[in-house]
Amino acid sequence: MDQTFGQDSVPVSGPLDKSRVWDVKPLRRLVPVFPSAPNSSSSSAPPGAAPFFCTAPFGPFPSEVSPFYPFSASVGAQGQPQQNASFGYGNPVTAAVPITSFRTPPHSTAQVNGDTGPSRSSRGRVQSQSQGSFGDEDGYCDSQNQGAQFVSRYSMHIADAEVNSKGGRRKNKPQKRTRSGRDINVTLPDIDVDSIVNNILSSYNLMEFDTVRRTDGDRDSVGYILLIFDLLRRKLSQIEDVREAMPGVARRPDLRVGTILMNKGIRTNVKKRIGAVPGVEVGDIFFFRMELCLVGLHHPIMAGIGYMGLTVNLEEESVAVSVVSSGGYEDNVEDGDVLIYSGQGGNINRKDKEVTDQKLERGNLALEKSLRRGNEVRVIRGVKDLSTPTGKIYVYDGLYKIQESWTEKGKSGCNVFKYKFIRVHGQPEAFMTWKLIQQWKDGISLRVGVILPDLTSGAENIPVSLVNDVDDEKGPAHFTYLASLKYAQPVDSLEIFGGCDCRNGCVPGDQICPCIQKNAGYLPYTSNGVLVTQKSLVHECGPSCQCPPTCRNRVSQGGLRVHLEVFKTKDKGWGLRSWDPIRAGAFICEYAGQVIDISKIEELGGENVDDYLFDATRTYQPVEPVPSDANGVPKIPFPLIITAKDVGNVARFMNHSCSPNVFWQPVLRQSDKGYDLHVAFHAIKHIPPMRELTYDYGLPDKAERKKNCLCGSSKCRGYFY
DNA sequence: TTGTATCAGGGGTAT
DNA sequence: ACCCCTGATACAAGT
Repeated sequence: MDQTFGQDSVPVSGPLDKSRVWDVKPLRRLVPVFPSAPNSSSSSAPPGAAPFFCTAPFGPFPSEVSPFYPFSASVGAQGQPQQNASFGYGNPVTAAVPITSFRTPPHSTAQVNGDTGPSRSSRGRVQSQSQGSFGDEDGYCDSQNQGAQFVSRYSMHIADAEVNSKGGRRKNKPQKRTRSGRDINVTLPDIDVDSIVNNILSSYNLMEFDTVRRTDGDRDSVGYILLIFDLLRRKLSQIEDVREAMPGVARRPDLRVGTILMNKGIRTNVKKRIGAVPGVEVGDIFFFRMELCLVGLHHPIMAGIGYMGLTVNLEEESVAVSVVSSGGYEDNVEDGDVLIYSGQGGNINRKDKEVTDQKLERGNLALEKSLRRGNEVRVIRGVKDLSTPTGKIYVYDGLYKIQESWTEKGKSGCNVFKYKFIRVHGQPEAFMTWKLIQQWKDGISLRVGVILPDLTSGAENIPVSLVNDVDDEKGPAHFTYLASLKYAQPVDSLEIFGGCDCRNGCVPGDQICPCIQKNAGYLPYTSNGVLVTQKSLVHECGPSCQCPPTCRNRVSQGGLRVHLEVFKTKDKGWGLRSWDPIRAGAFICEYAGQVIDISKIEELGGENVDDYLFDATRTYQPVEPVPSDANGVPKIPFPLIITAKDVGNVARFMNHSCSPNVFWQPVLRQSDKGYDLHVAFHAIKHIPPMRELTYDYGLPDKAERKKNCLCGSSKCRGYFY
């Protein structure tokens, strides 16, 4: 990571005049770099500057909208299933089945499991199925689901599902037996996690990983696996939201999906190894232990110490290969390059057992051997993060060596092993960057190179820093900050849409809510505001809905959620990155600016190129993993084109990359007056702090001026538009 | 929930 | 008698 922090950091403080416009330089293009403007001082506003313009995130919405061609609300219905389970942009994914049709034909589960070889979980299911009378759900039933209460709830869900699935097949479960042996006539919903997963996986042509990649990963395969994992996990969460604790749906989707992928061999670096893991880079972040497992960074699913047997001179011994320091024990993590790691065992973390001295066995023994042997050990540091449900993010902090070990009395008074880990030199900063950012936020240390602490002057709910620690350029060229999209005229709506009536916010599973119905029956976002899957169109609640701004179906209207900074890149002008980690699917920002007519572009043509165009009508490369039948055509209700040349938000600084980490999602907000189509940016994968945010600018229909691409990706096309 | 250690038993081979 | 492999089982474990 680029960690050049200059010396001339003078924090700009105090309230900024909102009418001020600073003369800064736009460099969204990669090449060529603009020459410096003469009066490029960020702190002095030129006289007669345009007034600062800002719209509140929730409206009022413009009453005038441009007359694009009428949009029929049935885009999804007439075209591909909207709920395609793919991140691939605009891929129709015919093989990806809409969520409402994820239904298992009777006995297909056995088939599926048979394909993938025996495994503990699948064996259990097959067995329970072969018992006959209960059908395949029983493998997942637990006692709590057998009461009459649940029965009635299920029936409700089924009725709802029926409405929603438009004739999708469903099995009838003739009988369900209660614990007391009483038989109840009940129709169970047949949500089968395995078939959901299989449907999605087959749409990717990815039922299994080839052996080579399973043994040794690379960047692509690691990315692939993590993408699939989180996509499936979000999908399961989405279903679980609607059908609480029902059989067949995991209460811990992460474990459930992890198990399935492990059994299917959709994992990599399966063989344990000492040292670096191919495809995983220092600084990579993870949100679940399962992810560490799937990419081969740390094999134990729970335990903190990973070790392997090593035979040297006919003598076999266990050596440690990886440790996770996540706060379960009393580790010392104060120093960024040193880690005092506690040994395992001794019932330190068990409430039901008496604390004892730790023994020199298992992981402790392996660490001891690694100390003697001097082998490198991978260190994954757990970082507190309140924005995640688990409250933890795992940061891969690279290789360490164990310098010494000792025992000491822990808080409980029993002996605890301690191991002193020293970070191997010459690795990119990872955990250190996190500590640094925390210090910037706490005001303990100053971010070097800050030109403006908040270039939005309060237009956003979170400040956006303007930073240059590369050279002495004082900022991008003048523009007016606007937090949202500005329509010149309303887009006429043929359909009268009064909005929903969910006064406390739209609730998953509410089959009456028209907004949820428009999204094929499911809220498009998970409970923490993460987009479940890329869709041809997301229908958000609009101005005429009764739900509050905090409604789960208004994610893109809620403004920024992470602390962004506009920074000067080494060779691509200005760029955008985040101080906060961003998880896959999370909303980042929308593309603000002025909506313009398509004819405007043609006028521009030739010389007067607008470098701040967002053109939704371009052809976009599908986001990886590439589904087999992607055609790259987005499904939007009208040809949206936005210019952020004079007026825009942080999104105008996002550079192009041929291997992007951000994608855009069309979002429709509807009212009785008309339509507002917005462009929302979401993370493709987990993005560590300070990594540049990029998206694919797409390919225009007509030849426009090409620019040389400097994204540096192995898949770089060499140019972009 | 999984990974790991441990043990019992079967089958093969060497002494 | 011994080794190696396999399956069963118990149990620990920084979810």
